[in-house]
Amino acid sequence: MKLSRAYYLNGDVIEVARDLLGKILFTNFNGVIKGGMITETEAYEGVTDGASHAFGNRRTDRTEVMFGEGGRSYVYLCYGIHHLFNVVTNVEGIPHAILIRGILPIYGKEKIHSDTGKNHSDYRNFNGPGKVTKALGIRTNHSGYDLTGGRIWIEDKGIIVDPASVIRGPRIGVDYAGEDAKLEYRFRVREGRIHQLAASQRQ
DNA sequence: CGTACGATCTGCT
DNA sequence: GCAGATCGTACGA
Repeated sequence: MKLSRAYYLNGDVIEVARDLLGKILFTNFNGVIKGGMITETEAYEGVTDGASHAFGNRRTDRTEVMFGEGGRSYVYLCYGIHHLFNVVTNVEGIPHAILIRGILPIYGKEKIHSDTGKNHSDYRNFNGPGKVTKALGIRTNHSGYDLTGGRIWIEDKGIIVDPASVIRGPRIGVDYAGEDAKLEYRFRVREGRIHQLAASQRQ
């Protein structure tokens, strides 16, 4: 079942980041459907989060989508090379975002493997936000897409990620954020559980 | 207009 | 463990 608009209109971005584990992120570009189970996320909490691009109510052409209605994509270029994909959640214009940091390819695996140019095994987990977008073909020009549409969306396939399978810790690469760098807004599925959880899904 | 740098990844040591 | 890749964005002059 595709996640509806209401799912993204949630003011508790930490809770949503945790809940997205086990959901399936899909893309459909040029008629090619790819999808993978979300295995790692990070929450970026509104204008008070020193690690967020929206910190201090900074509104620019790039960040504007975060201030809009929840349920859209926010994609930006990092280090001049990597396209990083975020889910915008939102109530009353508070710019929450969730960075998708890892997926396990499930749908269109062969296409994902050929497009990434690597001889990944079918069971390779794409851990790292730059790898996720490369696997699914997401680029910065896909920022602002409606996640209730047919190009990028997320589905709940009934995978339940139990609390014992989740590791929570501080976010990666945000040392510049001072005290906020210590916030435990990163969630990931234990390596050993990723496979079992995806086993019920078929390609 | 000039410039510094980043929510990273890879390959080499 | 560490440096290099590589460029849009943000911000100050």
